[in-house]
Amino acid sequence: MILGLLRRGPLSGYDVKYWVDRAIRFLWAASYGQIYPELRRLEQAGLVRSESVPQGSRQRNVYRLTTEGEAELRAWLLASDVGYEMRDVGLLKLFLADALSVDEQLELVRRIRSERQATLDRLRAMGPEILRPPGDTRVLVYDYGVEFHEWVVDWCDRAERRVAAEHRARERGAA
Amino acid sequence: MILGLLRRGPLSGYDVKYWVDRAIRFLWAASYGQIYPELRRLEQAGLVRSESVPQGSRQRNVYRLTTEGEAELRAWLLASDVGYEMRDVGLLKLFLADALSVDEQLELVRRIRSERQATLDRLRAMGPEILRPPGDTRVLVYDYGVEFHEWVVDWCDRAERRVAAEHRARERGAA
DNA sequence: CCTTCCATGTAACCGGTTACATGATTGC
DNA sequence: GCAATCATGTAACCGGTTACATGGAAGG
Repeated sequence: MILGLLRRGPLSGYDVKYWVDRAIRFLWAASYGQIYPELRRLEQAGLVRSESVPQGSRQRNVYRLTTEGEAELRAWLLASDVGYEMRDVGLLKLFLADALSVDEQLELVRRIRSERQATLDRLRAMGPEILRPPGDTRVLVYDYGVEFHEWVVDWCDRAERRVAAEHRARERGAA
Repeated sequence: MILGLLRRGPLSGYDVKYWVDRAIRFLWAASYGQIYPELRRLEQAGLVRSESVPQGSRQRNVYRLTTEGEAELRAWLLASDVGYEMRDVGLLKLFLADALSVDEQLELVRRIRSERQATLDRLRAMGPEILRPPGDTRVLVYDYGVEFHEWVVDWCDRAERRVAAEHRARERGAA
């Protein structure tokens, strides 16, 4: 991921974190505790080169891709792995939610909905910044993020209605 | 998650793995190396009780929820966290795919599509097994899995067309 | 002046995977 | 007889987070 981000031009560790958080947080996360040591490893491996570019007396080290780094990036992009791993606490809770009352279940669905909506809003707000300069596949994946969250929010709305409807059906059955 | 699965009736560590892999693999994963030690910790904490139920001379230890375990489960379900963490190698690669040729980009989108389609097929095939007995919120989340993967497959189809269309547009522009 | 942002890093911790080891049972 | 499935576990490893520490610059 770092090699891929660096391809467009040199970035500092801080920049890497900044762009990851804005553009691809919803599909990949990274912390400083991972980025800074990794940049060093990449430099030791000869895949990136660091360069000190202080802003006044504030230090700043930017990294740029080497020819070897570019080759490594290409090799990784062409490798067959396109898998994903998800850890979705909200949906997991919903799956196990028969231990809750109907009202509590509805509350849970609404909480999931509102969190996803918030993520969607953030993503939309950052769109203009993320997409300058555009870059076709970047726009593509940004749109994926937006559409996906729109879909989830809509699913939550339908799920809420389904839970409520089944509840009413059970009440009628019991009466 | 274990407490939630146990609520419907006693399960062995093997059973837990079996059901996680089938029903919720797409939103939460678990390995034996995590499940067995965790079951012990849960027992030590008094949240589950183990019981030896050998099948012939083949050992089998099933665990059932204690009253404390049920309370703990409810507390967890009601807690506010409904966040998610995603690690999507396919989409990450696509985001960084401007280092690839258009043909290679198309290849990547198709590979993502075919993997997601395979996951969808597996999920559908297991539907009848997963949903017996039904359990409202379990059906709900199963449907989420199916619909989500249908959406992703459709998105891949559209993405492929978009990549191809932009390529043709650039060629016309260059000509 | 004070807050926020820019910027770099580390140490402790932990959740989780991988690989391995073992053995009984079922069904072809 | 053999493969697949049922069943339980552990040790080494590792990817990644959290919390902490430090300090300059910009802007209100």
